[in-house]
Amino acid sequence: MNNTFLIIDGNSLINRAYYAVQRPMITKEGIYTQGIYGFLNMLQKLEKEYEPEYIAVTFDVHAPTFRHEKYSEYKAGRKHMPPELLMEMPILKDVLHAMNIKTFEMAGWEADDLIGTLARIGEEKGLSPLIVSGDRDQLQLATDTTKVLYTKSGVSVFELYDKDAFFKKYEFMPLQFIDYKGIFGDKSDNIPGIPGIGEKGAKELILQFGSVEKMIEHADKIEKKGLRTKVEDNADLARLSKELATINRFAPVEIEISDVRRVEPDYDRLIELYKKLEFTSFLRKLVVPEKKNEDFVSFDEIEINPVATDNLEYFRNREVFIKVFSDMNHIQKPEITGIFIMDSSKYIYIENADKELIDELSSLNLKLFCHDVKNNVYPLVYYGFRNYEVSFDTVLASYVLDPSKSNYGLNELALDMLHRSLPDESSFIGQTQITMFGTSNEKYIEYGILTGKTVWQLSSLLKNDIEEQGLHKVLYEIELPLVKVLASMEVTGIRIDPSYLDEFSSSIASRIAELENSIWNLAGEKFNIKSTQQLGVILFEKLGLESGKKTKTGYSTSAEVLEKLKDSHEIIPNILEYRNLTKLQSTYVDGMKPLISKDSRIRAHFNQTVTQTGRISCTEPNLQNIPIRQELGRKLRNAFLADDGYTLIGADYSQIELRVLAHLSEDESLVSAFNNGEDIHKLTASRVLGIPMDQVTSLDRSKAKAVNFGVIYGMSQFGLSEELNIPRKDAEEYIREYFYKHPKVKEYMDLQKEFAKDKGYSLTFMGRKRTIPEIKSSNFMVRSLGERLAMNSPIQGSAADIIKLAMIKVYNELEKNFPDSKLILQVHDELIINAKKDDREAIMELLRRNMEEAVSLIVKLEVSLNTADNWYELK
DNA sequence: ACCGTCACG
DNA sequence: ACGTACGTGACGGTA
Repeated sequence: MNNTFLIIDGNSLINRAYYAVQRPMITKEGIYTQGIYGFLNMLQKLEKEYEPEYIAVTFDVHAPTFRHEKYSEYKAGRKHMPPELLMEMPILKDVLHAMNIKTFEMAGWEADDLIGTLARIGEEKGLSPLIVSGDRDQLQLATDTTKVLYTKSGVSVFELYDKDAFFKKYEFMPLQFIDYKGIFGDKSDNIPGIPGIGEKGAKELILQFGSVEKMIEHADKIEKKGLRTKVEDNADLARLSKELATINRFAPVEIEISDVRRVEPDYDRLIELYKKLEFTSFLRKLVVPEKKNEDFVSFDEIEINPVATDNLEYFRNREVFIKVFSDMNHIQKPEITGIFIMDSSKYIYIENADKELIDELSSLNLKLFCHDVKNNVYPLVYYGFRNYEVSFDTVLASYVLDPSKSNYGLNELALDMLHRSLPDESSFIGQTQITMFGTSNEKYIEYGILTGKTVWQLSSLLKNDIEEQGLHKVLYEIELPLVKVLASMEVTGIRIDPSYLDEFSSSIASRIAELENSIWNLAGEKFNIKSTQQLGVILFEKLGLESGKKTKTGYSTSAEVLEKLKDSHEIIPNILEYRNLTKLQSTYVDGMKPLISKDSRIRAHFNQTVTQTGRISCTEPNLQNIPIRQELGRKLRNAFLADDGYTLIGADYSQIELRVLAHLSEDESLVSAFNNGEDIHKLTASRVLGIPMDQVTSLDRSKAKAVNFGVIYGMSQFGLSEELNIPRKDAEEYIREYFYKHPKVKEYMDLQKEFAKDKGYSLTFMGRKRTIPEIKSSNFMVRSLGERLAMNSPIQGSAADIIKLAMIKVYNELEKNFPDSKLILQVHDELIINAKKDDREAIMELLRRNMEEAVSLIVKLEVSLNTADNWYELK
């Protein structure tokens, strides 16, 4: 039987914890958490190490009250906490209470006294008290049964003292520690002691007399004269000091042993607190026993009792959970280990997924749901899987519910919604993968069933949330049908000419070397040009150029700054060109080459759960930022080819975001401009600058273009003045004029801000949400950002909705009528198709129709089309 | 892991 | 008075 009674000095431990955690921890809501975090870490270590059966935590009452009021002046200096930490105290107590750990605090009594009293009571009840504190005072409490764990420094260095250990170190008894302090004092505790007597002298006196009282009584026996007079002169001070140092073991604490017995936490409350405090690591460790959680329907109670089947036909037309075990490789051919399929009563595990089997799967007309359908079906689609529907996806549901999350893992979701932890896939399966008879399927099946049931449960909760939050259309009309489109785009990939990349690379390599040398020559020394730090020193210290903007870490060397210095030193244009070329080299040549498959194709990832606004993002490589604005970089597009017998067709929306703005704001002048096919930037120039249409210069037009961008981004005078390099007042004038001429736009923007401020989120016209906590911030900068987000997100997001709807339509019609021609890229407002040459005209018509008619707005949508054999020529 | 920079819409 | 335009991803350098 382990009788350990852990008594924690709460104030002391949280203080230690607070200073041990190096960087400040603060939640989204602005709650400081580092003290609590460190405290809980220590608590967990202690629980693991000592497995205490009883736990109590003591605290000082915050309003300073002392056991002896008249001595309070001596104690006034201690226990100061920074306000951030002070604010953590009540939360820590909440957490402890959620853990069902009893805390003790009492006005008029210090934590020391409570600890002493608890230890005494513990001993009397036959327990083995273990006091944890960073305060040496507590060492006096060590006895034969009571031990003191002194946290020496930080959160991990402990010293354990019982009576013997104490004696070994100090050569006197723990209780004599108070006599020692009576003489030596304790500066950190404002206990004076006897002035002029140090550690050695105090120890000597204790060893000679045993106590302060006896020392005073027999002061004449002190041999050293100096020491004797000090004792004689300060007898009262010594008595007082001893009293101050003495821990009272008889505070009026009433406890029953059952109060402090370790019991299970209040899981709901604890989970709620951990979430609020953003303690994901603790949340992860917290595994709720199934029966304890009322919200949680135990797996065993669910009406699925999956039975294996060897008959694939059983699943025809059914809605099934699918889990594909594969390496998810986009560069080499994906390898499929196995496919797990399950409905509410039966499952099948397919080990040898050959071509024939994939064809059979295709014929079944399955309606799939799982956690991340796209990644699961990718390998199947790669080997020819077709003809399926996506009925639900827990990742996508979570994303539309809250696009701000960075992680949509099944485990995170299960923890968050079911308060349940899942085993990690690789460790679950990895251990027993190989048996003496070969590969075992059991673990895959077991894991399939486990994740299937989890997804099943999550789905029902998520579906509720989706309906409640008005996200039905976004999920079921956009994101779910889009999965097939993206999976197909990823599998199809785009053909690359690697030799073109090589030629491009060698064509700029010598120039890079030349520039490097010339920069070093002009600088007068070799240095790393790519280091902004070193470059800053060279330019602004050694060469004495005028530093413009600064960054957090030093001088800014951005192109914007360098551009202004272009004429002041020959080195600058060299650096700009060097930057330009090395960017192309490292990102677009060196970065791209390892991502090319053996069949000369690149298969990027089109991510559906990354952006806050609803856009798609693209990685490995990012094909959405291939250079186009400068000629040299644009040449890289020559490496992207149509297949033999095919042609690329590019279809891009013209001014989609401004058209969306026109639709949403219903501003008459914008609407009529678009519906009459006018040049919107030119028109804006004319209206804002007050120039007749036929006198608008190209400079005027480009200014107006910046104003139009500004409107979409949530216009600020500063942003516009920076963009146009004009004084802020001029920018302000443009903005005022714009809103004066477009009152409905002004009205719309104000409404968006109000809405977001009121509801905490913004909406696209399909009902897609983006939460905007920034808009309620008390910080001006953050709040302003929030306002710009409130104005921009509905526009960017609605445009994203539209092109996604168009993609679905285009995909479906292509699949039906031109199955060999494929959608291969999306770049926010444009689609690129690898189209069979013979079907070029028909597909162009298909694209225009589906894109322009993707949705019905009060303004026309216009699409421009181009075709070419490579991406460069597609202009 | 974070910053600065720069490529795209 | 605050000190920035909106949304992404990849790279190299730095701590």
